[in-house]
Amino acid sequence: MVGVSTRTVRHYHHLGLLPEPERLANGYREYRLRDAVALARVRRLAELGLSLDEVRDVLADDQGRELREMLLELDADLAREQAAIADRRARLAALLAEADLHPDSTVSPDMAEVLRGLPTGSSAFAELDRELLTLAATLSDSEGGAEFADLLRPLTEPEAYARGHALIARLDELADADPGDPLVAAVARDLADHLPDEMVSVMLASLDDAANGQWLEELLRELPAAQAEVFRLLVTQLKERG
Amino acid sequence: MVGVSTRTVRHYHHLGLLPEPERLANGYREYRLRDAVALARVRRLAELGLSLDEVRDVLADDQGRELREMLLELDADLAREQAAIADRRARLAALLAEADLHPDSTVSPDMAEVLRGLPTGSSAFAELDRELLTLAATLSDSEGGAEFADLLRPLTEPEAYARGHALIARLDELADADPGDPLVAAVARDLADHLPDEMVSVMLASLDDAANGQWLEELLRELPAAQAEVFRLLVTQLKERG
DNA sequence: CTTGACCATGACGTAGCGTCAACGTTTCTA
DNA sequence: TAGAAACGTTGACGCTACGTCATGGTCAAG
Repeated sequence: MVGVSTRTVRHYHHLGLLPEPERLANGYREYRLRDAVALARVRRLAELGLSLDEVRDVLADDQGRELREMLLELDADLAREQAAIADRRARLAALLAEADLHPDSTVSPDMAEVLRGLPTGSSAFAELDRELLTLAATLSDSEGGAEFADLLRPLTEPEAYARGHALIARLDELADADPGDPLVAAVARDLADHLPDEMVSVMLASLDDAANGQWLEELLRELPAAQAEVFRLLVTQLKERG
Repeated sequence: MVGVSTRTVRHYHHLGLLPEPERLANGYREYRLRDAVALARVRRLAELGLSLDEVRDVLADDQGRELREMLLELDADLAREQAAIADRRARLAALLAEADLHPDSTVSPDMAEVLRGLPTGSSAFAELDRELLTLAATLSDSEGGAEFADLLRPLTEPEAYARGHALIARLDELADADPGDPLVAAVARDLADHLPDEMVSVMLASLDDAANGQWLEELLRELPAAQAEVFRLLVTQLKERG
């Protein structure tokens, strides 16, 4: 009659949502009309989206005004959920449109162009950069890592990035060098002098936060020793200049 | 960086969504930048609403067109969910509006009026009727029991019900009577002659279906023997008339 | 040496039932 | 009248995506 499984009914018995009916001599439960009525009430509330615990509370408080509160709160929940779904569908649509144009890419079209501009394979530094930029691009349209992505976003601007592009070759030359090599200091000075303003401000802002300072250290461990040393020197110089 | 708990990361390792990184000498996992990149991709897909199994499938099929299918299917799911939520909010709003007018009622306003018209307390038959009508009203704006509610809906029409109202007194007189009492046959004939057309058609339609026939027998068991006998006779007569 | 802050594995809890499993009862059928 | 099929009973595990202990090892600071 009510359209639920026997398992569901027993579950409600177990949770105390529904009183157990009389048993027959053989132990079978015998349901009467009022049980169906009670079950239908439970189902109506449950289908509105109340949890079974909430349903129990409402039924226990038999028609207090608590029902109103819960229903209002529930409506607010549903509204939030609706908004979240709309947001997901929007991002999904964007992702689909993008996939139509660049079926091989996992990031946004302009970002993909930047990545294609990087030297591939032979350059270890470019490899790190590629990963870093991919990470930033991936995080930037998710939810959790928004703050981190904000820090790196200026790096994903095509122009800003193109200006720093030529520096990669100089860094790659240091791949196998010794951290004490005089070239290290030279490249660091060059970087400090010619680095685009956006990148400098991003780095300084990043260093202000203790947690980001940690990340920087971790990132440098991915690089050959001499390259890492370049960045340590660079950081020192930039800090001195303010 | 990515904004998830370590527990989540380990969960992804366990599910095979994310490769386990190298271990340090002490057994600690050492994560590198590419792990963060991989994790970010998992999160992006998961936050779009894919299940973790689906995420694994997508990542395994590395950029096949299967991604498109899944995303389209997912979008359809989300659309359905959106519609479902909208529906629930609509019912919820109706319920809230109704509660404002009649804080003590659990059914729709017109139904509440019908119920108030029934004799209360002293009449066992009215009591059964009240439960039956409440059940129908409760089911009618839920989902599962729609078919059953459709059968009983004509009974909830105020006019139709009011016309049958006077018959209740006659039935109540039989509460303690013997099933063989001559009054039983008399009341049954009276009912057959004066029952509103809507109720007759509902009963006949209901009897056509085997499952509903079952329900009728169950319902009759709720009544005193003489009253139940009245309805059995009534059913026989109505069937003969077609 | 202690204290606290990490890391590791393993296991249980969550919501709302679906789905066996193992066994007794009733009803239909040969 | 016996056996099969179709019910009923209780009990327990499965599912999602992790949160939250429990228990124990590791490491840096006071």
